[in-house]
Amino acid sequence: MQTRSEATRDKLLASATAGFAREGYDGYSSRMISRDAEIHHALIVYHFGSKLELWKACLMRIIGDLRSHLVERQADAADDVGRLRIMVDEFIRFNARNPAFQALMIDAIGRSDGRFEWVMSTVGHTAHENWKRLIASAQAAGRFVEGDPAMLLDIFQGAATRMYVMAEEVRFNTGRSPFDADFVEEHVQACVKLFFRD
Amino acid sequence: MQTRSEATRDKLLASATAGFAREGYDGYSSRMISRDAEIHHALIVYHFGSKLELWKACLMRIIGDLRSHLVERQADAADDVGRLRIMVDEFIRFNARNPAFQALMIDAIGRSDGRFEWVMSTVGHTAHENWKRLIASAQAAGRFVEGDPAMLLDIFQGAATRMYVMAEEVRFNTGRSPFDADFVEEHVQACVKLFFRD
DNA sequence: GTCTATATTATGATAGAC
DNA sequence: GTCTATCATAATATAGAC
Repeated sequence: MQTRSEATRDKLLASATAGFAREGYDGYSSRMISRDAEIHHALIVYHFGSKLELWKACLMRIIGDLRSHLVERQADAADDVGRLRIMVDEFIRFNARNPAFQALMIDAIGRSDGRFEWVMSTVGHTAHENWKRLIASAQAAGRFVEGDPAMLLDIFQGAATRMYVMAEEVRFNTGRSPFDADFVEEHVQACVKLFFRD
Repeated sequence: MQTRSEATRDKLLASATAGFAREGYDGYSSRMISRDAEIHHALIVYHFGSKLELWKACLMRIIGDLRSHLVERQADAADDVGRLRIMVDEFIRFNARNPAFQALMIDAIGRSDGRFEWVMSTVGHTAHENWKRLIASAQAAGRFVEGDPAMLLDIFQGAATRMYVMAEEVRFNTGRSPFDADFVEEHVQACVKLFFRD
């Protein structure tokens, strides 16, 4: 059973993650946070110490989720090509389910408040190195498009995430919601077809 | 010869565009704007009416630049495949030279201040329709990857722009700056190879 | 753990001198 | 056209009652 404190923290984390993604860190004030979470604004400081620490907790929760999904689904793969195929598939689906992940990262980048530096020093290079290793391995097996793995990874991550960050633009231009199941399915298939070779 | 007013406006536009891209609309205050432009903060209102109108002017200047570059370079093309090839090439290079374009658009999207709705109602569907038409034409000629043109366009725009928006992440992960000439060249080549067929 | 009340600072914008 | 001085409001955070 959950304590009252844990329930408040969870509610705050969930609604603040959506709020930070929607309005940006600077645009999402303590008053808005507390209104959306239906708590008093003084409780943000009580539970997380500051607005900044709340933001960090929101991002870390998503990154933890992404990691555990990736690790869990990797278990099904027989080789590096299979692992990369699953990584590509799950990375797209995860970003479709959690558009806040990219929104929070992009909102932190370039800012002079040190949030991005904190993210980089906390999560480090491991995910990037793992991606590059799998791409190089799949290329050696002739199953992935040729080229510099780091460059292809950046290209893929843009191809995988931009339409969820820019969901409103997609809706305006095409009338479709990128969060619909059939859209995500088409998106995954298109990316696999673009980057993999059989 | 430029009037004093025009010189102040130009200086404000140039430094505010960089500032809005770096700190976001809400994170970039009137005081920061005036400090970076080396003018008094009351002059923002005098020249542009409000901070919001200044932001709109910054974005419209970039969009105008993009359009004129695209139109100018299109003149060299013989057919739709050539036009699309030039669009792809110039779109990537433009975003590498002007990372503020995507930064401003992403910062506006999803916000409850109406900036994105204003952008969409001002620029409309024309650019999107032109891209789709060229992709469909190049596909009919067997020179572009198969699939829904709208989906492929979203995938391409992500592949083309994310690494400039996330330049700090690229630098952290690879040690390379995506703004270096050789990086942009490799990026263009990789995208052409990925999406075009000969 | 949650609230009221308040401190301090910063915000966008305006009025009016020069 | 640019400045000084100031407005009203909103921000994050704190102290202390309950």
